[in-house]
Parts: sequence; structure tokens; C-alpha cells
Amino acid sequence: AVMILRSRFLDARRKRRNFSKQATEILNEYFYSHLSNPYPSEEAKEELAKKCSITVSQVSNWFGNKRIRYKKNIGKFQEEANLYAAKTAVTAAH
Amino acid sequence: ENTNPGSSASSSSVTKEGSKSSNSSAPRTRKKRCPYSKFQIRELEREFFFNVYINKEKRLQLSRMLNLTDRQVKIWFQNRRMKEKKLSRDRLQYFSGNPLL
DNA sequence: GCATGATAAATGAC
DNA sequence: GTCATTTATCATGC
Repeated sequence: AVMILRSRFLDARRKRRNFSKQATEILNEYFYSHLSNPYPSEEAKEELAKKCSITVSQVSNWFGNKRIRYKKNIGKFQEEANLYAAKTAVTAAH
Repeated sequence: ENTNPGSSASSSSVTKEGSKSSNSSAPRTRKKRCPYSKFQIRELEREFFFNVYINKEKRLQLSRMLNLTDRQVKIWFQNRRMKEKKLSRDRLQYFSGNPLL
């Protein structure tokens, strides 16, 4: 029984599963609204993790990947950036 | 495997920056990440099992055997300790508030 | 076929 | 020494 759980834990780590649409939405909102300094504090990470129903490590992974991939090809993310910029502007107006 | 510093990163050694002296460029071309072989990993893991902290003598010996620098072996043990810590955290989170047992 | 999440080398702050 | 991070690589999803 313990062996089953152990093996289940081992291969549950590297098998990748995409985050939910809402989770990605929340992470992107934070990223593009902090584009000048996309480095959330430990507290911010915990809050994001709770809202996204993922772990803090997964939040760190997401921001790490997002920062490097955004920097490497800003043009590809331009449309996405404008989208979330407009979205945060609307919510701020309310 | 050729994982020595300067082998791949500064392949065109002369054409690139003149290594040291004159220029005070801070990030002097980061070394390209090169994955270690199965054999290298096995030997590193074997030593890590005996002691999480490796002393200087064993480090030099191991680096020569695996064709790595002392720095690479030192860094590997540091990263490996961090990995072990993260594994512990993940296990706790995975088995906490769980069904079964 | 790339997008995406996780992991493995390598760096730097402290 | 730890530890957040950068970067490339790996593995999977679709």
C-alpha cells in the first residue's frame, strides 16, 4: 500500500498538467500589471497559489518561465500584454 | 563528456572578450548549461548518499574521476541539497490531509 | 509542431 | 553555507 502511494507520488511530479484557465488568468493579470518588476514577494506568491489552487513552487515556476520567455520574445506576447493591460485598466476604473 | 568551463562557452576564445584584465564587464558570458551523463550522476548520487556535505579531498577526487571542476561538484551538491529539501516539502504536502493510511 | 510546466546546471545575493 | 534566480533542457499536452 505504501509502495503504491510512493510510486504514485514519484510519477505524479514530472507528468505535466496544464493549469486551469482561471489560474492562468490570475497569474497573467499579476504579471502584466507588475511588468516593471514581475517578482512577487513570498506573501504574494502564497496568495496567488491559494487563488489559483496550486502550490507556491508552481507559482515560482510559472513566473520564472514567464519572465524568461517574455524577455526572449516580447513581440510574441505583445497582444497578450495589451489584453491584460486593458483588463486591469477596466477593473481599476470601477 | 566535455563539461569543462571554457570548452563550449568560450569556443571562440580569441574573438570574444579577452577574458580578464581590461574590460570590467560584470556577467562575463555565462557558461552554457550542460546536462551531466548517467555515469556522472550515479557517482555524484552515490557520494551524496554517504554524506550530504562533501569534504574538499573527496571533492577533488570526484571531480577528477568525472572530468568536472571542483566548482561544478560543489555546485552540484548545493543544488542536490536544495532538491532534497524541496522533495521533503512536496512529500509533506502530497501526503497531508490525505485518504488512505 | 509548438505551448507549457517541471527539472537540471550555473550565477549571484547575502 | 542557503536560496531565489536565470537559462537551457526535458517531458508532456494538444
